Amino acid sequence: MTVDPRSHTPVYVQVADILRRRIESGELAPGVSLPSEARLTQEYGIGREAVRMAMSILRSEGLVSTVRGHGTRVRSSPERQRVELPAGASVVARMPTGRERNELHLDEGVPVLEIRHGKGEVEVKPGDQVELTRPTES
Amino acid sequence: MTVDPRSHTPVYVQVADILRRRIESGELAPGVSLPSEARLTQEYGIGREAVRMAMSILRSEGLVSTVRGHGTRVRSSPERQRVELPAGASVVARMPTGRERNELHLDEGVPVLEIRHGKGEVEVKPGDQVELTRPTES
DNA sequence: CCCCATTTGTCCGTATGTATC
DNA sequence: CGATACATACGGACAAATGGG
Repeated sequence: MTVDPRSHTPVYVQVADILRRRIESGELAPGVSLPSEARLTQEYGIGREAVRMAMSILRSEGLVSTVRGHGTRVRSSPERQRVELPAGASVVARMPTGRERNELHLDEGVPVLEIRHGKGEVEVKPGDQVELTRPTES
Repeated sequence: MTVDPRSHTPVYVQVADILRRRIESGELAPGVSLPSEARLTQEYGIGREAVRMAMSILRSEGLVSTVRGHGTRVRSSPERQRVELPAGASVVARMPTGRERNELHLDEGVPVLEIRHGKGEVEVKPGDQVELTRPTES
């Protein structure tokens, strides 16, 4: 897999796509370190900026986690707690606001579930830790 | 609103925070273009890199959408279609895979709802266009 | 159609800070 | 301690896309 500088899609998006495929295919398994930024710039013949923006995309998708001084690793998907969606409620998925990310201690690239109860009451739950259920009626 | 280079919080985070507030307050309404990168570097007396990283944050939050040669606009949240979550099903929120982003034509920073029906059947819906409901039982 | 101003994309050089090993 | 690697931040330069005239 290689990068085409003349393509209409930005190089940093192409690099993110390539790495995403390598992760989703299992070639880069959870816990495995990605090549360093310097390595990737050489490997694909591109600049730092493109590599770093690609990493930024993958972090924003929750696929990888970067530790300063160490590198970037593939994240493993966490356990999910099953929570019942109350009758009369509805739910939407969206990205958290900055405030919500702090309060819920969310990593980058983790969406939230916004549960809307009856009368304007809204509850926000971390999207990577919750599975909402609607039980079969008894 | 201004930026403090000596703060512990990075300049680009500060810029993202400022722009996010201007968007959420309605000052920058959906469809409106943000100031250009050059404009923002002048306005806040910072480098272009910090500006671009701030934009990257806002894109990853689904707040804005950038087009090369044109600019960055505040995303308008489309109407959400109300869909009933079937009895016995469950749902999780996560970021889409690369394939899903293509097939569903999703922008950066848009999560998906993964609906798990009874026996391993899985359905994926764009998170910015759907509101899942559980009606009150009759 | 071309021309042009604007705007984002990309690369490079440089520098400093911080975290890991 | 040093070597490595990423984070932040500035500057310059050119390429490429957009949109208007």
